[in-house]
Amino acid sequence: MRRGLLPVLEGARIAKAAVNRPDLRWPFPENMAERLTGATVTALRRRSKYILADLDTGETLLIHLGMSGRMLISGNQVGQFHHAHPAPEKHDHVVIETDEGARIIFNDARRFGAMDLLETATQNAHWLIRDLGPEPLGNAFHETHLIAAFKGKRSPVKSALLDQRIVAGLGNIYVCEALWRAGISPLRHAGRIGAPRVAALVPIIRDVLAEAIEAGGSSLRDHRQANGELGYFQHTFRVYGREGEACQTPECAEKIRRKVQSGRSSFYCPACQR
DNA sequence: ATGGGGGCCTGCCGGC
DNA sequence: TGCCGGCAGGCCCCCA
Repeated sequence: MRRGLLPVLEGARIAKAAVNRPDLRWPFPENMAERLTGATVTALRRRSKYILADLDTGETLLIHLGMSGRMLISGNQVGQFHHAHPAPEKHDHVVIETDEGARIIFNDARRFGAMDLLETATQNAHWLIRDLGPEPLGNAFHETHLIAAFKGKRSPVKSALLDQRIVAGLGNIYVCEALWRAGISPLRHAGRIGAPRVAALVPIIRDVLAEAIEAGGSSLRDHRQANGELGYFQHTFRVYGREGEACQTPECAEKIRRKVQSGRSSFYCPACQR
């Protein structure tokens, strides 16, 4: 999503911001529309699943898509052809227009998403940011870190990898996919996986994410990439959403199972994953 | 202190 | 056709 927004938002001035309801998951900050209007986006960054847009006002706009959030871009796009603005839709909660004629619509049916304005200088102390673990694609996420984080942990490895304090940014799909590639059962307690197998998870997690980003995201159902086109990583899922299908490991005769763990579906091969 | 489950919302799909 | 249950990419909060 950051990559999709980059050409229209970074360096652009927000000419107009329309806020169509008082809240998403939490109330919007006071006077959000006024505080956005006239601001120039100096940098567009990402931390975990949050988009962070630094403004020249000293504030940073934080955006989270939750489960069903989408960003739709229309109008002038730098280096691209012109897209007509779409007709307004139900759940278009925030609409931002730039000086250069681009329109960005935040649409979120379930409203699990979020937006907030942070003081840029102290953004890392924000309650949504401060406890996040290392970025999985960054240098701070390494074998030693994951081994230490798993040590003594009683929770299933599935829950541990979804814990944003251990590693930031993994969701249900990518944890399922990484565990299948690593041959680790989602049910296994994190603290009872041998160090070499934990270490092997690190490059696997990086691979899964890098491939997903390259393919443009997962894009299930109504979730779209920032440019409005469907992503393709969903076609490469090996286990997620494949309950009852044959395991894709060569020679493996098992079928993929689904099991609910702390309220989330885990998909896994009972033969390949131990 | 840690871990599991509930809850927040709406929409869609399949079964009856 | 309509109704109902189940399910969905996340994550805070409460309780044991």
